[in-house]
Amino acid sequence: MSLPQAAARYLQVKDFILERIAGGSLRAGERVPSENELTRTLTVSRMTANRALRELAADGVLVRVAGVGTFVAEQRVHAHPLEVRNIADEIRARGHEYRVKVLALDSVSASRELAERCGVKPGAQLDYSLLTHFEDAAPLQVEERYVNPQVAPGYLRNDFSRTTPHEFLIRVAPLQRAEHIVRALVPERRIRRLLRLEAGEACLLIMRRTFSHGRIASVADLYHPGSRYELAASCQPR
Amino acid sequence: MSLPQAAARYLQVKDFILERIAGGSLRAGERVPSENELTRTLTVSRMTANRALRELAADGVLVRVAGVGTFVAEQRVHAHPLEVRNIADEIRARGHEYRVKVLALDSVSASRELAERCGVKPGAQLDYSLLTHFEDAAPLQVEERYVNPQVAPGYLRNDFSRTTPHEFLIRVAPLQRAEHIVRALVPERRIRRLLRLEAGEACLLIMRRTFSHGRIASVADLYHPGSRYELAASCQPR
DNA sequence: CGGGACTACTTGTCTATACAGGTCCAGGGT
DNA sequence: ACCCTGGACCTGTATAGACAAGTAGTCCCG
Repeated sequence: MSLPQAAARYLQVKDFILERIAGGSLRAGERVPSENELTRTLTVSRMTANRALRELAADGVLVRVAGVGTFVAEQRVHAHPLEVRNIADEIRARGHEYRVKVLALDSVSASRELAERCGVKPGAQLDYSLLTHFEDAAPLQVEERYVNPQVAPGYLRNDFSRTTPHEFLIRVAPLQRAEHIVRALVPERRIRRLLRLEAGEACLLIMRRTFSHGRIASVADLYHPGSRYELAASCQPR
Repeated sequence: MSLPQAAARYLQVKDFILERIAGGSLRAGERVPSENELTRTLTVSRMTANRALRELAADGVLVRVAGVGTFVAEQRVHAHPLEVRNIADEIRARGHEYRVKVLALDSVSASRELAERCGVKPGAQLDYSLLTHFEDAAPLQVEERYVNPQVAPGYLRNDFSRTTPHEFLIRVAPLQRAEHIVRALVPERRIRRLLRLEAGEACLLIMRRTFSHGRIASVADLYHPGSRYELAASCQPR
């Protein structure tokens, strides 16, 4: 272990653009520097600038038009898409009492696997929380969450008895996109005990990644008791 | 407007790999040709081969290990729950063989509970089917479906080895809306055996109702093995 | 027999250069 | 007034060459 390896240059170029978008000096629809301009101002080859812009375009952060230029994509920022809901609101909407128990709250160093999921470099600091959300007396969700402090700073300073992680995140990091993977499993013992499940009971795991400013703001594993929770979705074909 | 523009070479390389995966000559976990081998056999530059493999890795098709090689990723099954898709297409898109087994096909009289779910009067006739969909040799979905013949007539006359229920329904009853409820459970014995699950294994149940002409066309319970199936959803708020 | 150096091969990155094709605008000819 | 033609600039792709770093096997030396 020594000198922190300098990040790849194409990653530096991506960060250069992303920081300008996050900082507000590049707004949706505005033009970003062309490959040739980046070549000059950042002293990289055009191929390197090309790769940075191409990957950002593949991620939906930028839009490129041959012969014209590269522009910041219109990000539809929406406080509350149907699929990403606040569990406290859900519970209260059913007329029940919402309560949360904070089991862990910490800053951790990302393992390689975690770093990959969160889109950061291995070893980067991430805010970590482990909460159980209760509906009346029964646990309804175990939420294990990692937050990128670069994208959503101040996560650990929250009082989660008053603000849910979800509320904090939509305030600090406007939600651009969310990815979900849903899985059914019989959980390990730790989760089973937190959800107070019988041995052999199934649980529903929702793995969620939320994006803000083209970067991953937060990664969460949400465990629900299979017997008391279901996911509803309604869709209309376009 | 003719002369089919030759596809970009890096796309040709991607196709070369994808075809070999689809065709079965490259299986999960197996090694794919190195960049240098592709350079020789396909007469492209290493950068072009690199781009092809890198993009396939970004898509999750391949896994690359520096110093070792590039391998076909273990594909975890993915689907988009918010879209209603055809499971046969999904399986074939992964380059696997699709097969279906018809376990029951009948006309039944709706119980009170079923009638409520289907939006018909108790005692009304409903078409019923029970199918198992296979990916190669492994069952991927048990589909238990009730169809309202008033909305989608002729369901029972289908040859389901050639037309999936989904294909029939979208042809006969234009899809207007779909409702999904997703649940995790350890299934009853009947489902467990059809999915060839171990005792105590979890499965993912998707209960789907599709609407056509403002009426419920079909109600389906779709059971998937929890160990081999997951739902993926990406949502962009609009 | 064990360990370390060496080697061959891999991915990962970076650069300079090249050409093709799209877009836009200005300027000149009709 | 209209067209259309060049040039400037953009993205998109392709190549050859280079160096770094990771991995695994071999082979030699102690």
